[in-house]
Amino acid sequence: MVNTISHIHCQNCSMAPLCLPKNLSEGDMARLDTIIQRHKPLHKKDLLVTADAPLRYLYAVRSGSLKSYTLDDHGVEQIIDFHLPGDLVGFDALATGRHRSFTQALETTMLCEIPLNSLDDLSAEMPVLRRELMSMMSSELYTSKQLLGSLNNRAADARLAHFLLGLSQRFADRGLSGKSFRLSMTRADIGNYIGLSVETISRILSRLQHENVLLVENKLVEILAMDRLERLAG
Amino acid sequence: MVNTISHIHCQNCSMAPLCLPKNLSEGDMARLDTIIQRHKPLHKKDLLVTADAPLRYLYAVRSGSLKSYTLDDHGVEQIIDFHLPGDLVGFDALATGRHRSFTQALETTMLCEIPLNSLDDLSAEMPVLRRELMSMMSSELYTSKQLLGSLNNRAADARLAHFLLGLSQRFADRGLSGKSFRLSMTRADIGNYIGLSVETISRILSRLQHENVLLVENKLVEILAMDRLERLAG
DNA sequence: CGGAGCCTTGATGACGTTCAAATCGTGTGG
DNA sequence: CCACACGATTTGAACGTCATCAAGGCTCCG
Repeated sequence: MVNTISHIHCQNCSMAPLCLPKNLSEGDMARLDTIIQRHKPLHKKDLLVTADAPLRYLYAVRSGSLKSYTLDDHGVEQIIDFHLPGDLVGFDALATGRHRSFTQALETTMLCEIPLNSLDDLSAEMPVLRRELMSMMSSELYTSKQLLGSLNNRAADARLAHFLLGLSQRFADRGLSGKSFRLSMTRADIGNYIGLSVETISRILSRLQHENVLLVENKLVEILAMDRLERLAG
Repeated sequence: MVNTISHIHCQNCSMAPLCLPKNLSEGDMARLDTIIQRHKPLHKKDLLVTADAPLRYLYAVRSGSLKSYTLDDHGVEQIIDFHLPGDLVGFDALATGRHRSFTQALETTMLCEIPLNSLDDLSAEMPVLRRELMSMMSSELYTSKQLLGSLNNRAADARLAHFLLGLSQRFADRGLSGKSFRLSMTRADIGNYIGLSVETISRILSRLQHENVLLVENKLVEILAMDRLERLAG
């Protein structure tokens, strides 16, 4: 399952159907491929981008995962996103030309690097690419607003259920199991993201395990009763 | 202060510095202007777009205000956005080509209608317009994610303070008073949006009034102590 | 094998929801 | 123009949920 390091191209990348090139013709994909570079692998806790750093590249996740977060006035971390393979990192920086958040690897992570200037040039010539970029931002926008609504008004177990189902769906989209997966982030990260304390996350996971909705073993989660989890998420 | 109805053009629209044309040259603005149409005025409670309806136009708010919301499985309204003059409505629909939410006028509202096909064509030829579109989406994305973080982990009064400061800033950006403004949405709308009950909104407004941070008279709000409100928002 | 970070579990209390009722404001129709 | 009715807002009281504090156990790596 390991990709050969030597030659990474969109044409043979397993994430292509989810990633920027997903709707491009072969010719267009080849053109996009010429501007894309490899990024050196990140290890757990390595920073990919730092808030305030000038935006030069968008990054596409090839494997692994990352979290994006901001620091509030008191220096407290505030997680705003988790990134999985196929995701693009950097959209929120387009407006100012500088990154607005930190992005850190949660595990060993491989990335592609897309120079922004070249991407802009290409998008003038390739309508499909242009629309794809817009489309990906639009999706992210919708997801983000939806999340705001879904989380704000719901009880703790509904929030966590919603979070797990979201992950499940994203894994399934990537051709992985949506029923059984590994949480690369800590319980504290999850709590920070969905607005609950670590203890509450832990307690709810335990309870859902007791109720045979989930099977939880450390970082590994198996969804035993998808229907009940969905009902919980409301 | 009333705009003449007969001829509305970007070139003489007071919202242009905030809206899509904000960074365009005169020539480019004139080209954009040719594709923009007027939309008939909406009255309070009129729907601008319905979820699932095909996306044909982006809308720019000229005056008035709107709310966007989705309906959850139980038919419960979930507000995801408030739109003020200069805002563009419809970005979240670009991905699917269909609107994903309802958008309803909160008061009498005037809009411009921007046909999506023409906009796409123009953006191929006008790099500045293309980047402006991306930039506006990026801003909205950042705001949305930031909001998620800011709201999720904070106490009720911090949430409301954050909401009021956000509105204040947006009014100020539009050349209106950031200290004294009218809430076109109901308390219930605010509560829905920031995840609190109507009663809590009302109580906190009363308390902030007692503490001389705000002056509240029905829909009218005056910020008396901006610094204390900011400290509250954390 | 040791240690640090991560996770779990229990007890307590504060904050915000919910339920209830009264008042206020707005818009409508007579 | 006024009266009325409905929706919006305010305020009070009781309850429940989740954060916080505290302590112990587990896991993963060096």
